[in-house]
Amino acid sequence: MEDVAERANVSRALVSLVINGSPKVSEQKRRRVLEAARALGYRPNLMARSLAQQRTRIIGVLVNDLRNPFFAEVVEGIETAAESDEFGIVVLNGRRDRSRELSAVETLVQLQVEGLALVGAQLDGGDLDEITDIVPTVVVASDLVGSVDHPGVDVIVTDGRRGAELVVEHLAALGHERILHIDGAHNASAAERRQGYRRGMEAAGLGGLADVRAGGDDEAAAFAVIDEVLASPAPPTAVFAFNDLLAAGVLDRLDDAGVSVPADVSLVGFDNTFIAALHHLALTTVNQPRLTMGEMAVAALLERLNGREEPVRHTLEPELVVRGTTGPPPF
Amino acid sequence: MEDVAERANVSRALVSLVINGSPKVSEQKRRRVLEAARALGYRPNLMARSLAQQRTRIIGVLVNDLRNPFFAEVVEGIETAAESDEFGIVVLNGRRDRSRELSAVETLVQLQVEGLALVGAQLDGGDLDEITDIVPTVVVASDLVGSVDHPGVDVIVTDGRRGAELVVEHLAALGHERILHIDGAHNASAAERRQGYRRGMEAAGLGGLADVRAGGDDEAAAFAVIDEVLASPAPPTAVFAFNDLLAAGVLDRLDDAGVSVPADVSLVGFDNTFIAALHHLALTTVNQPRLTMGEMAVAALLERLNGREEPVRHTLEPELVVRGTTGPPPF
DNA sequence: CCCTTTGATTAGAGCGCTTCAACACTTTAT
DNA sequence: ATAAAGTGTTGAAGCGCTCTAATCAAAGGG
Repeated sequence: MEDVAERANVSRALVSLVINGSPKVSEQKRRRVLEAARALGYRPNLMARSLAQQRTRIIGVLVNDLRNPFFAEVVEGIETAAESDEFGIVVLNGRRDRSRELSAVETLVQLQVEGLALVGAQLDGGDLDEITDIVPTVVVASDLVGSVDHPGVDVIVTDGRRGAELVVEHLAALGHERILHIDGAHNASAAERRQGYRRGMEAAGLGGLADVRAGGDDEAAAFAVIDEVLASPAPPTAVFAFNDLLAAGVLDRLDDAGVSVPADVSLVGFDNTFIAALHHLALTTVNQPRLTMGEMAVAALLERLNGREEPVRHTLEPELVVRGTTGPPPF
Repeated sequence: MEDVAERANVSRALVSLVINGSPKVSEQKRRRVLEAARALGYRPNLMARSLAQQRTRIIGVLVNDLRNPFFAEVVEGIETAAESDEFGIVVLNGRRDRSRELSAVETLVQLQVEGLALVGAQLDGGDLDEITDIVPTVVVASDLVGSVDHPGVDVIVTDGRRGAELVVEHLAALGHERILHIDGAHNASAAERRQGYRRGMEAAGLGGLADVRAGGDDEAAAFAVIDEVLASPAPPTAVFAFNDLLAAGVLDRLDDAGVSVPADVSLVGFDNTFIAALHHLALTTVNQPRLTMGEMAVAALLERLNGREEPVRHTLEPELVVRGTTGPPPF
């Protein structure tokens, strides 16, 4: 910057003004500075700028698992929204590991991000205690255990309970009774969907048949469970999986076992990722408005930055998408 | 930091030493400082630190499309490797848009990243002219047009030409002759695979039947092409798609049209993403060692940082993965 | 013709940290 | 006892930028 100033015969301060597009610079000098900058290949140092300006215009994003297309799309929503508000984003990947999530959050805070979006994070309220009064935080696509105590956290979720209920209603209406739920284990939104499933079963008069087994969040987690239930005396006629990835794993395993879907067993996923839409899977699933969620997350953060104090919680409506993996039970 | 120093009755310099784990600090003061830091909830400012230290320990990653699981996995490879070398990564998403890629690179450079990994980027040599002598750059999973001129750029690729040849060989061996290639359009690795396809066709004595049509990099791009070729007088008996996502789109469209795979038409993808492995698709495809690619990318950058001057190019071997979407042509 | 106003430019302090040279002690060698 | 060497600690400069307040130049008003 020094060099640019010298070459253009102006002060460093003026270079700064030009770079930041201040209106109070004469056309002549502006041109001189820009030319000098180009000639020298000058690039402002973002670190120095942020330090001096005491702001970064960066939103930190922590995402549970980048390989899951669902999260990737939420992140795209966030990025799009942030971009239009002149914010950048820094994405860190928790890779389904809570301790990594914790250190990622720490890194983001130290990076001085102005807002924190936790996408599908497994962290709980306690983990965020100190964080939230340093930086506005929004939890997206997963609910925070103990968020009740957290006036500093906004939440953007699809109503997982309702989504699960929709699934059970649909299956029950088709005549299914032994409906198994393979849950998301430690996954943050698992509890909610589990609860919805249970309520749905109760409501359908199938409370006694409710059966929840520990799954996970990807295909592999499904295998053991499927092997187990297929060997049981009264295997389920329908399976409701925690998410599409898990459902895909279930589908594979059922296939291996020669069980046909939906003739023998019906199957439902969650998230409505593009995988579910593939004709060869044609997975019945529950849609979450990913892009909208991302946008709302950014909006919530910006409101906080503009002074809002009270927490906000947006619960979006899930939508059942019926495709080819659900049908009436056999005989 | 000032506050911490005061509370611990030491100088700011000493606090810095403690935070950075310097060995030449007495146990007593170290404890005092750490306690003061904890009590005050002190968090070092990464921006300030980087500025003072003149290094960031950050590798910038530009990725073509986060929604494509292939890229997501390469990024995971990069992240893992970077982590073990005490580097952080910042991921920016080009979203299949070249101008966005360009500005993302600019952002990363201004962020003072110490290395730049371009994953599947569409940028060409010219775009990187200024960049490469500022920051070590490695191009991953796509080849740089005009990289010959770029002694500042390392390249980590799977041999796309060879991969495409393997595909054609496989299909030709099954008896196919009218093999269509739907390419990746502007996608960076498209040219190479196209070339491999052409060579493969020549080698199989099918040069006259070579047919390449412009595709893209996701499902949607496939639709128009499929409609078109199905309506032609002599439709292909095999389709080789640029990547798995595209292949999935082809599969869907063939399905719509009542064409069965592989009985009527054989289909091959590229990348061997988890999608291809789903039993209901069982897509024959070409594997690329994603994690390895990510790791090698980081290794290349570190070598540069350690003074290597000559460019390096690692070409990994692709591997044909035969699944259920390929078989002999009809009659 | 001097004083005020307006507009363009600049000096310099400060952002939160690191680091080097200097300093105050201890310890060891002589 | 004293010099030399080693430990632990600190003051202060500096990283590349921004931004306030001060300065300067030109223009307008009386």
